[in-house]
Amino acid sequence: MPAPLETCLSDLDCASSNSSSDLSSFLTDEEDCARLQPLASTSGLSVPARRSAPTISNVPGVPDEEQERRRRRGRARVRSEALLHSLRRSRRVKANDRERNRMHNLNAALDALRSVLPSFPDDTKLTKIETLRFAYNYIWALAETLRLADQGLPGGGARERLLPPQCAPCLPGPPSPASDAESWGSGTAASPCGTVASPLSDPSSPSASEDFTYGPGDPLFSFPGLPKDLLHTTPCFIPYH
DNA sequence: TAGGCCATCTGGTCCT
DNA sequence: AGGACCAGATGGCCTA
Repeated sequence: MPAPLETCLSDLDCASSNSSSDLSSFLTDEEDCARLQPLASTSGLSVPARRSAPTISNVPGVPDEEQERRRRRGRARVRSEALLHSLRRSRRVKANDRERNRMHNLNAALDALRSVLPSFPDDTKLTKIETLRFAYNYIWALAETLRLADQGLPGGGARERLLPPQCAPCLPGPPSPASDAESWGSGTAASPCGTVASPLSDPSSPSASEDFTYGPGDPLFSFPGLPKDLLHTTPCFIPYH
């Protein structure tokens, strides 16, 4: 929704010379109003009715015509600056609105992602970055489970044992102690993803790299039906700052 | 009170 | 030209 004209003009620098922030401060004759109407209408602004021109005392020694020309030039410049500023302001307000909407959509998508991830027993809401890291690991773990199942390796029964994502509680225990997290390079116990130096590589062979700094006790690191030793090598490729 | 997380605003850049 | 996307700045709220 476009901001009202008053809002658009409220912070005009050039409006400071006028006591009013109303655009009508700059409109002094029918000609001006007529010229500004189409411009303003395209930007959703409204041009108020003209107001009478201010009374200006004569400057001695300068012809009346020249004084009038100067006054008109000055008013025209102020008007154009004000309109330009208000148009820019109007576009900014619209851009802000779109950006807000875009971020809301992004958050809705994150909420949708949270809803299909295993949830904590105490219903702790994952932060944005935790959600992304957790989702990454969860997908990797599921894929690895299917791979093991297809190979008939230990943990292969996990395909059948896997619970639906919403089947909380499936994440064991509180976050690991700080010492545990630190030993794995995590920033904090509650933020289990550590610094990742490697670019995304083949997720099927993550355990070889020392750069994957996840700890076995991390709550975002455990999934139902998966062998522990497998999960302990789950990578997090999302950089942690 | 410091730090983390978040929402919002903003200007720049890229794309259609 | 206008919209989408992005990153930096800022301020509010919450928690340890």
